[in-house]
Amino acid sequence: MLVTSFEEKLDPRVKRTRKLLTDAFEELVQEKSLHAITVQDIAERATVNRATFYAHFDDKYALMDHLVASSYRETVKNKLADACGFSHENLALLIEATCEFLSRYTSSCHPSDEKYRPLIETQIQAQIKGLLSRWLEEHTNENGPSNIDIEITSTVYSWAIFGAGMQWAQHSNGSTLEDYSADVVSLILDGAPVP
Amino acid sequence: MLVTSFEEKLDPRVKRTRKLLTDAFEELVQEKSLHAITVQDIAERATVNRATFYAHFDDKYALMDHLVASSYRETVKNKLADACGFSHENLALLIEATCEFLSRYTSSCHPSDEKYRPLIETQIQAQIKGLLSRWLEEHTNENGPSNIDIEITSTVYSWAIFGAGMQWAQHSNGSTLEDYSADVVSLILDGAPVP
DNA sequence: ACAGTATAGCAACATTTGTTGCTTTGTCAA
DNA sequence: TTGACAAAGCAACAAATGTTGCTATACTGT
Repeated sequence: MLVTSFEEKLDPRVKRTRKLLTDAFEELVQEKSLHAITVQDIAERATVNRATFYAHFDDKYALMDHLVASSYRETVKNKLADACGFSHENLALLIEATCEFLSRYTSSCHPSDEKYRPLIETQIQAQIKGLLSRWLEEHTNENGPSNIDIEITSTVYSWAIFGAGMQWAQHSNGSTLEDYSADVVSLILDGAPVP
Repeated sequence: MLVTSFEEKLDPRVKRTRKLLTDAFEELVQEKSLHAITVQDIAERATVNRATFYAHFDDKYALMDHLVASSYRETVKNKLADACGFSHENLALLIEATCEFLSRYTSSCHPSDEKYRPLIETQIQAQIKGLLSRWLEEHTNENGPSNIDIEITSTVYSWAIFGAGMQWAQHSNGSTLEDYSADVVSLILDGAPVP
């Protein structure tokens, strides 16, 4: 049910089954909307018994969630490489990565799936929060504890960044991504434009 | 399918059916988890044909969404009354309203429904954004256009506020709601604690 | 009051879902 | 190598879903 996120030593059978399932699913997603895809479809295409599907994922959304999560993780890892620390630059990079990812995801998403997107997307916010937490922890170690709780800060900022990404993905205005992320960073770090 | 949000003059039959459905649903929600509730249940309890349910809502989540949306609208209306304008005070009120609402909602929510919460909750962000937009528009009229797009500002802030509410609802720390909202407001308006 | 129209009820349908008990097969370690 | 164990296959299930074509009923404006 819970797909172990670390690639632990895994029974080769489950490895094989999961690969079959995810491969089949990725194929299907290219072909039709998530809404139109059934667990039947996936199992059939994967040549895996349907009951076995349920041994690995709760439903198709869980599978989608898993794929999106690891894909985003990958995107962030590439863009941020070793970047680690709470700074304008890193925030900008993180925002850009998020915008790019959500943009790609949105355009690969059939309109009929609109309704169920939050189900898959909100875990991205959780990842952002994790990242920010680590950055802030480190930052705190250097400069002494900040006056506002790290928990609150990372939560609020992660949602803000996630939201900025969603906004970009859905109505990317004329501006460049760099300008956009700069605006967002300044909005977040420097505060309100009209306080 | 789309439940008209304004109480337009509606065919009394439609009104009746919707009331029957929502009443039945509200009863059921008290009794078991959303996950465990079926469309069958709802239709049966409402003494409405199941096919008729589908003429009004896509699925049980759409119904839940509808109820949560109007409930939140109500909450905000009460708390903010005529408050209208982009200010520290109003932001604080909005945040408190959101925290209270999400807190109530969370505690009334069976743990087995965790997975599907984003489906219902994210439309709250949309409401917040609408509110902020109006506030900022008005503010702009007074003080000339701000340097950062209202669209971006309202989006980012609305997600930030929504996130703050979620955080409060799930791990309400020891502090009072007033302190919490003050922290969040200052985080949002005054910028990063460690810039 | 009535005719036209919109909505609800009803019954039936093919499908999908989620789960179960049991069997078979693959894996790992002693 | 073999024996214990974990995972996958299989078949069958009751139940829920989403949709359809048709009938009956309630509303609306003229």
